[in-house]
Amino acid sequence: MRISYTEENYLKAIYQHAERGNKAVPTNAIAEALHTSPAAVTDMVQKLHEKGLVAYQKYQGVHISEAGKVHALQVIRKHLLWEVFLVEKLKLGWEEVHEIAEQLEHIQSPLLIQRLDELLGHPAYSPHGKPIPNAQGETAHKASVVLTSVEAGRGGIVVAIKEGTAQFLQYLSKRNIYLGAQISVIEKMPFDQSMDISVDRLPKVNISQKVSDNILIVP
Amino acid sequence: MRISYTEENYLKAIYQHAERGNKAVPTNAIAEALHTSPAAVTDMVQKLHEKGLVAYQKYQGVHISEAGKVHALQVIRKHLLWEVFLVEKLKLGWEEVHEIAEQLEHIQSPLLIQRLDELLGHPAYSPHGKPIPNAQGETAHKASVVLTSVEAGRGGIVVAIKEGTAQFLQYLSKRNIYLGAQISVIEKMPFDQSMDISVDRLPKVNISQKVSDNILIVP
DNA sequence: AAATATTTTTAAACTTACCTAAAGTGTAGT
DNA sequence: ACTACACTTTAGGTAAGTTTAAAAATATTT
Repeated sequence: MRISYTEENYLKAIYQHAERGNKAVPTNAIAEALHTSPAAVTDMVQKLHEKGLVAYQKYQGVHISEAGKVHALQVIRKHLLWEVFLVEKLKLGWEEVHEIAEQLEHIQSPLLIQRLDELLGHPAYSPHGKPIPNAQGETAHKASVVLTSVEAGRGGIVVAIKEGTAQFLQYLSKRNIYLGAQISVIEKMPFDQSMDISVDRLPKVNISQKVSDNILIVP
Repeated sequence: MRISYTEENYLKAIYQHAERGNKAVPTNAIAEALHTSPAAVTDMVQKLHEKGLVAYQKYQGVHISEAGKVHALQVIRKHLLWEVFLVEKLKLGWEEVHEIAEQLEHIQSPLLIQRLDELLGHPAYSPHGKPIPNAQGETAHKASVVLTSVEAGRGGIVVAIKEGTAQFLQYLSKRNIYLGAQISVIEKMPFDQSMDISVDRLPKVNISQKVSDNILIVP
């Protein structure tokens, strides 16, 4: 069964909406995500229902099917792998890559994606810290959180750095912070949102909110 | 002016047909190249004429305009750069890359292409030995020819190797043949189409037709 | 130069994906 | 239980790109 560029975008939007709160996805939510009209969404979800990619009943919203989920996850996988490529290999900025990946995610070639994955060393997280599903659509990895939101006494592993400027990366390396580093939050300073952290059990250092906002960890 | 995916394919087909023999391009030739019907071509070339991308008169075939040529060359540039990427970085086979590049050539992002070009070291030729237009659409480079077709006494610079198997590349390195090597054809053996050549003015070696068929040079 | 063959265009209609406007449905509040 | 109101669907229509079939123009053959 062939799934068009547009259908892929619908599946992705439906899957992503269903991710948080596994209720039925309302027509309007899809329309908003895709910047299209609710009427267009009704047309399309009926088509996707015919194809068995979603379950749809009038006025009851949409549920993604197993087949639909599998396909959506592959599109998401391609999107995230291309984002890693654009940042790591082409040195594009963290903010510039999303819309290019929106185009690249629709390129059809399983072999291409397999080789891209190898070239990048089978990355587990995108530059935005999102876990990348594997070729079977499994995301064994936990979702990442921004370091700023972590409570004192908790911690995790660094999986992504949002800002990729040379200055920031130098700053991080001075403080021994790198992808894979173990960070524990020791104390948070309420008045300026700075925090004391310990990296790899070394003596504590203080980092500003501007810094912790740009570090993503998994608990 | 926005030029659609489909329009780009028409422009490319028209440009490429016009390349050899700068006559008017017949409707049927375009239809055949794009695996579509002649009626669809008539519709589209009328639209492209409106947009000033081609010159078209009923029953008289199509001529590409300056503006059309500029756009076609950018699409071709993107296609060939992606082919280089697929072969050099993702180690895909020479034969596998064309149809993937057909999709990738439509990705819109000047910055992406600029960075890709840098990553690849500003390549002058595609893996198929086609000269790659620069960002201004200029192809300063001569078209390449297959070594088999070169006459005794003539020679040139190696710009592409068709077959990318490990065995073949090892064979070539044993005989000191590499991208950029200077090859002169000393003598051709008519009975088996093998040839004596000299690489970089070193003593002559004999290569079979199977080998010379896979080497492209520019005179 | 006429007759035939080929190429090209027109015409009508289909598909995909979208829109606006109008009508229908569901639900929350009284 | 009824009434608003928000949400959703239907209906009718547009645009891009395509198809088939028939008509028109050009080319080729005799």
